Amino acid sequence: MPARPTMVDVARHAGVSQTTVSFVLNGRTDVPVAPETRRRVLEAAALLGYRPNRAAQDLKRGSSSVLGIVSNGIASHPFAGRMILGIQKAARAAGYVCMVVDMPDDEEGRDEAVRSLLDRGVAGLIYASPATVPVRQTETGVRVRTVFSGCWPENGEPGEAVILPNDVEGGRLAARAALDRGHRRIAFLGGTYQEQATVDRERGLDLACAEVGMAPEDVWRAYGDYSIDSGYRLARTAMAEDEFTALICGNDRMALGAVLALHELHYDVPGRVSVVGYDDQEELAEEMRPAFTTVALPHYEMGLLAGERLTSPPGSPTVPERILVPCPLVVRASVVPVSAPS
Amino acid sequence: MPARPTMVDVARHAGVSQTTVSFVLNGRTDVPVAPETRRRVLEAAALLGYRPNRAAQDLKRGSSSVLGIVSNGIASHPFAGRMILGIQKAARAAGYVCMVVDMPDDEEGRDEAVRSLLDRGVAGLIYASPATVPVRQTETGVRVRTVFSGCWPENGEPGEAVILPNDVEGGRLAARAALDRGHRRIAFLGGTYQEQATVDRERGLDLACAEVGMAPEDVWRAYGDYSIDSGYRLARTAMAEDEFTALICGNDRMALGAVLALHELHYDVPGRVSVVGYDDQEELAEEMRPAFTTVALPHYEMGLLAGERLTSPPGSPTVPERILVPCPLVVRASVVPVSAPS
DNA sequence: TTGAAAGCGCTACCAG
DNA sequence: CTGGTAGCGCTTTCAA
Repeated sequence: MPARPTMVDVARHAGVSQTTVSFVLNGRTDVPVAPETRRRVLEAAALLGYRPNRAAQDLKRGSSSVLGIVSNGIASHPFAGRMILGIQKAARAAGYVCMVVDMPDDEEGRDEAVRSLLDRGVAGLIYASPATVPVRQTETGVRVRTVFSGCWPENGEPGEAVILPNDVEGGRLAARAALDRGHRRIAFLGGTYQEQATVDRERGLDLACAEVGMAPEDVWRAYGDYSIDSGYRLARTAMAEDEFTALICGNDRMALGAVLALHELHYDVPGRVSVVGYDDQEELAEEMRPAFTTVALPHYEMGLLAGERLTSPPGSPTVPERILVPCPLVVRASVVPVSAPS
Repeated sequence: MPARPTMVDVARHAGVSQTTVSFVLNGRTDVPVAPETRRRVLEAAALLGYRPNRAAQDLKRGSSSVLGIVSNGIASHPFAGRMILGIQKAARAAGYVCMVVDMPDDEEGRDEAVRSLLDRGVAGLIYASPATVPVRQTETGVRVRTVFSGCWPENGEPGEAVILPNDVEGGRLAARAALDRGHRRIAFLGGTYQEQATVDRERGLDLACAEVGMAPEDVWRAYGDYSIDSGYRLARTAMAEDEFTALICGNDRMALGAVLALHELHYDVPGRVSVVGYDDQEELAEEMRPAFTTVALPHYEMGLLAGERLTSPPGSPTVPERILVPCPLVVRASVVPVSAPS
């Protein structure tokens, strides 16, 4: 197995100087190269299977073709992958590649992780999080292009952009999914109390109520922690409280918990009680019985946006942008028109 | 925001040559340096916040401190993250960092993705997959250390190691979870027919049967596709067939589907029917009602092993190793002793 | 139209 | 003990 051929090898093979090889391979139009020479170079390169050493290119150019992703919980979250996939899509299109480090829990480890990225001279940093939370930004001491996807800096500048899901709108859509089908005895099984996502989605609920002329106070509310288990407990509590016909859940996992509880209580879903989820979680929402009517978290798009931002020329936008990505409603089977009161 | 200081800057500040700075900072013991000089260098480095440029180091050394991860479905799979986390853990410990590319579906895109990693001079390649499947290895033309985690090469050499979960043993454990609690009317709701994981887990089931003196043929069997939905359908079919007291499912998602079906059929879980899952899926198995008794897929450990392999000195093992990582049984609430026959 | 030469930031050899 | 010097593989003046 031979070592990788270098530009010098190609030059030697083509009988030209290394400089010329560089010109040809970089397709520089400002430097005229004789067609015959160009052909020879291309041929030699192809023959040897030459591929430029990106590390060397980057070093010389003083710029880099690597994006650094600082991930907050790449593990366990099925979403994290989708966001990284979006980033990669943009990266690949621009000839970039991604380095990923997971944010360790301790502050020191996290700073070190970010620095390890900087030490490799990444072109930019993306703080990526599947949950909408504040993150501590590492003081780098050097200017590096930064964008936040799914999170925002609790300290320091917000970089070039903060990309967040439009959870208010998503919450509104989730509520409307039930409201529009005639449901008025509604319980809101929120996620973790006072977390940004929870607050936003609940605000959307209030908006939706106002839109259909229902008093927001008439919605029963309780909070869990986005786990299946908390959905289960909250649903039991709710149904003991009143004969709700629709449960609006903090996320799909809580919706799943709610379904489990409803089954135990012998309520048919969606026949007797409709359930709306949130997240459109991969391998869950669509596969459920009944399949969840839910709101999709646009992680892929968020990642795409973040990646595009950092791979596009430094450009003009000096004022950090705050981008709210739409969360579309996905209508499936878990919400049906309210049945006539028995 | 100043540019990153280089070694020359440190040297100037300390009033020594750049060479000396290199010696000191690399802590080379073979080259004696006067304590006073060393102190001055260290001081200057600290003052300037100097950090070596890894890209330059790697270029010079001709070796690299980056691991390339070729991920098969980093998206959607909650596991992928755990495996990458394991790889990262090993990587960090050795001063490495990871570049991740997701394997595109088309062959061409995939080869290009792998090459883009090689172009950056990664120290090694890890083909990582959350599902036990064969992958097409890219012909690189150059020798690069490779290990497979959760997959194996369907073409070419198996690299240094192929790391797989011990699904036979896992399947055995899953079956024993039911068998040991007296269950004998058992249905096996397998995953995708003839997929490696399915085959192995079923083999484990046969082993377990033999151990407790039950005829393997006495276990009812059917296959789905590892989705919630298929678990649901298979469970309905099974229960229409016979009065099973335990359902051994292909994975936790199928187990979830089975629970849903059982609820609909008004069978109490686990009171009337026990359910055993597989995967110990994050945010699912533990949060379920009842929490799943399941078998843990050791993705983190597999990643760790893969990472350690590639960050350890080239070493001796020339013969590719086949490593089977144990899948421990996690006992929770979804399996209980069989109730006295009514 | 082509090539010699100077580095990017770093390591490592060898002379002093 | 310390520092000059030669590169790693590449881009980019500047001359020929």
